[in-house]
Amino acid sequence: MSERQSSRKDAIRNREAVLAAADALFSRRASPEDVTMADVAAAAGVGKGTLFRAFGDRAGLLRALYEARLEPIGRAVETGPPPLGPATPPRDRVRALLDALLCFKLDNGRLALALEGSAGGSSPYRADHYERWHGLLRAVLEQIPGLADSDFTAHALLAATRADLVEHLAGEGGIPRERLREQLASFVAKVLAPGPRPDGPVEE
Amino acid sequence: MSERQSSRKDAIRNREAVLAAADALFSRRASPEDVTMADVAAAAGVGKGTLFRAFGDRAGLLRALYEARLEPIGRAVETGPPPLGPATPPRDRVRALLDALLCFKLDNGRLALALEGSAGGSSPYRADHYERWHGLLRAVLEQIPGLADSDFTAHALLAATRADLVEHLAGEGGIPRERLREQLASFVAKVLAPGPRPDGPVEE
DNA sequence: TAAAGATATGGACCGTGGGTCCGTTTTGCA
DNA sequence: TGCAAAACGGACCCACGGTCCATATCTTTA
Repeated sequence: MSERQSSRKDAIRNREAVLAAADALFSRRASPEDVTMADVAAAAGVGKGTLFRAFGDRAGLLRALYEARLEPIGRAVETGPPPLGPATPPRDRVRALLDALLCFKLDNGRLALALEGSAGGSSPYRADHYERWHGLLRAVLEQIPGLADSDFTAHALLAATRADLVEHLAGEGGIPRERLREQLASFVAKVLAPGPRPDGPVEE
Repeated sequence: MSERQSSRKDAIRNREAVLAAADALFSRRASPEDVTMADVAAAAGVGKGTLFRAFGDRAGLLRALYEARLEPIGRAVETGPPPLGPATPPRDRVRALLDALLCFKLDNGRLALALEGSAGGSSPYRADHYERWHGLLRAVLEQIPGLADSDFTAHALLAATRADLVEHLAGEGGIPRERLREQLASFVAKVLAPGPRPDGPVEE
């Protein structure tokens, strides 16, 4: 996808190979923890040194993978049609945003889990992608009149779509995808509901 | 506290020593990850073998510590006066429950972080203490008329008090304790607010 | 109180996995 | 075609969780 203008082409080729191999491994293996860096390197037909030079460390690899997968959604959010794009009324957009995030975690469970779990000391809250989503969500929340604490609210809403929770509910919990989406939607609706006056502007 | 009827008294003494040492270490050191099992053993004046026999593994030690600290709150919830005890009206009790949890994480940040982080493959959602809190919260939510999806709602509310989030907000975020409590309280209030209608439409 | 059996001890030891190092190979440029 | 610069790869390092077992300590019983 992104070429990084690193002059040499073998570097680029290897980077892609690693990305592809890692992607495959993470979706095949049951748990993220039993995909080792050595595994990835071997599967990509590359030495560990190469792998680590390209991505820095385990977290770096995960991050790269994650962002690559998340990128389409990111674009849809920034410059896309409703309900994700910027032309959507705030309430609906928040709903759509969180729904998209939920679906993403449902589809890329293992990977998201690996990333959030690979915290390795530093919380997942310092990650760039988290900051981006939080910032966006907060901005949208701020456009809803009468809704205070948008910063905290954004955090709390995002927390409801954390990978391990989603995995737990969909996996062991056995809650079907659509049911989960409904539940999240209705939770979000409650949070966004206008306090005193009963009206539900759900126009589109 | 709990003696475990393991006949021999040196075992009991050592167990306590380890608990105390670990407790001290986790609150002193910056990050939970740089408290190794060897450290704990050394600080307790005990061999690693002893440590592992007493607690099984790292997660076991963390769990034991966590439960010991959480126990007073647990008792206050089960058989205590309002606002935590069972005599409290549901809405207020939910609020109090989450507030207590938040305060607990604020006070025992490092430890909670260590526990939730020590997932090591299995999500924190399988832990006994999580199930207990979730079960309790769900039960209380169910007493609130017109509030659907109490299972999911309980999860989502608990997610708002996750240790790493709390740590992030209070630590790097620099949000003062009382402000955080207010924000959580107002978030909870929103979720529990009696809607204009018993439940919102879930369009898709 | 002494001996025997049961139980606990502790630290040497092991396997694993992330991350580094550096001699060798590939690439790009002139 | 020659020569740096850049990248390669896998041997190597080390920290850490966890195990093992010869030894020490407790408890029971006679």
